[in-house]
Amino acid sequence: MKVKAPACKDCKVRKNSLFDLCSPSELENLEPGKTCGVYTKNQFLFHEGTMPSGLYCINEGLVKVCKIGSSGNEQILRIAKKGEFIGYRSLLSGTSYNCSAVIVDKAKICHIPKTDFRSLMHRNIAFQEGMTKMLCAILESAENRMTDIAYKPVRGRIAEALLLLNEAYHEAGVISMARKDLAGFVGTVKETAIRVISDFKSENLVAIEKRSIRILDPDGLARVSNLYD
Amino acid sequence: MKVKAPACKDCKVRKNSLFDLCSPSELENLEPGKTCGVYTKNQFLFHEGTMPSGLYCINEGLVKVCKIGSSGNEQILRIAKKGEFIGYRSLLSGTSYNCSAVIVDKAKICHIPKTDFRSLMHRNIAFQEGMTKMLCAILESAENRMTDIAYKPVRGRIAEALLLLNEAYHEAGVISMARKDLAGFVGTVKETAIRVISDFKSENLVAIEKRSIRILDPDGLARVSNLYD
DNA sequence: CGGCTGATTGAGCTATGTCAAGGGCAGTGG
DNA sequence: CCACTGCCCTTGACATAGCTCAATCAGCCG
Repeated sequence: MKVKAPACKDCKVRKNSLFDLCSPSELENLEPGKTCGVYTKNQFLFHEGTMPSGLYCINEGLVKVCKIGSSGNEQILRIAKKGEFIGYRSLLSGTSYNCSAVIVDKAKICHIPKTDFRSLMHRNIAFQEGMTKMLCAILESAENRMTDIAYKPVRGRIAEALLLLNEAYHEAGVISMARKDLAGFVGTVKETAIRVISDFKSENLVAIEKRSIRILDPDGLARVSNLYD
Repeated sequence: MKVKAPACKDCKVRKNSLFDLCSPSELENLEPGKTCGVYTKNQFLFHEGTMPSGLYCINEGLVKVCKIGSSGNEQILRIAKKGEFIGYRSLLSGTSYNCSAVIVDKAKICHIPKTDFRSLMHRNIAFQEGMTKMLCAILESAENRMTDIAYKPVRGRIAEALLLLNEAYHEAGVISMARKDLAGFVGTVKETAIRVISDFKSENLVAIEKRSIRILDPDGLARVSNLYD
């Protein structure tokens, strides 16, 4: 559903985003082309294999960037939250999306057309360098996760993931994510994830509330995560 | 060991590298600061945690970019060959190396000081965009490998890796890589890698010559690799 | 109340990791 | 040139983390 887009210059998540590197007039230039949509849980923002039409910026909510692995398992590449961009990689490389973006929680997301993004990139060096640095950071985290998935046991990966998700769900105070998604995030299956979380519960590291997970002992989880490093 | 650096403009691997996007005069500008070294097997080009002093460009040989995972296992993030750059990510993000680079085969490698690289980036937009696209491509491959390691069985990953390495070892015609490295590349241990390769041998997919691996049936390997997709 | 979706638990299996031993090739020194 | 040494490859036996399949349970909605 389309809604009125908040002006970038007044946007409260701008300080979390690279748009903070832009001047007021540059932000003004984005307004005419910008659109904004409200999405519901499990809705696709875009599908693997399609071509990008522009850049998405999350105003509210959580989005999982994922792809389908062997035997249909879904691997979550990253979880993006408020202020973060989605879909820039294909945009920069000029290729089709190599992954899909799906709404985890109800979300409000702005869209900047490709041409506006391109011209901003050319005009504003700081923004362009910021994009590059972001790309580098994402690459670094992808490489770390690759090594983790290869050699770190599920127990450690789940502990790590919970701590990371705790930030994304900071406002709510609890992590309300489907077990299947949690499993996809650390590269395992639902049942294994459930068992590990259940272990954490009996060790008083977390509590289960309804279906949500509350972190009780971050240090303990960190210790579990680092046990295998 | 330092050796005389070949001039970039006459370099035979330039067409494989992003320097192909540079003008003759831009290449000339690199000459004064450029150095070139010959390295032997297992020598470190740089260590995880140190700061980059410039960009490396492979003139000859193979280099593994790797990091140490849980319980001391080495994960190979990528294998770089002739014409490819190494160490650009930390250079672009201004951070320390988050991985190490180690020579696989005897190699000859040029080094461009950070400042020269920076000024080239600013002066030549095509080169700068080329760097960005390269970063995107590396990120995409890292994400694919993450999903593979998470859900694709070792057998499929080794088949895939052999096909990929076959390109890197194209000249030699055989893949002469230590089993431990091969294992590190697909995220498993030496013994498992050996067993799978030994299976491939009995299925006539590969042949073992001395310690090297010769691909006999690329299509067969591709089928094995895709079996699990 | 019935049906649905997602969480949980159990039982059993298998791929893969671990540990240990042997074998062969390559380089070194006499 | 030969013997020595050490590294790497290879193989076997064994242990187990984590996957699969299947059944049950707990909310939730119409």
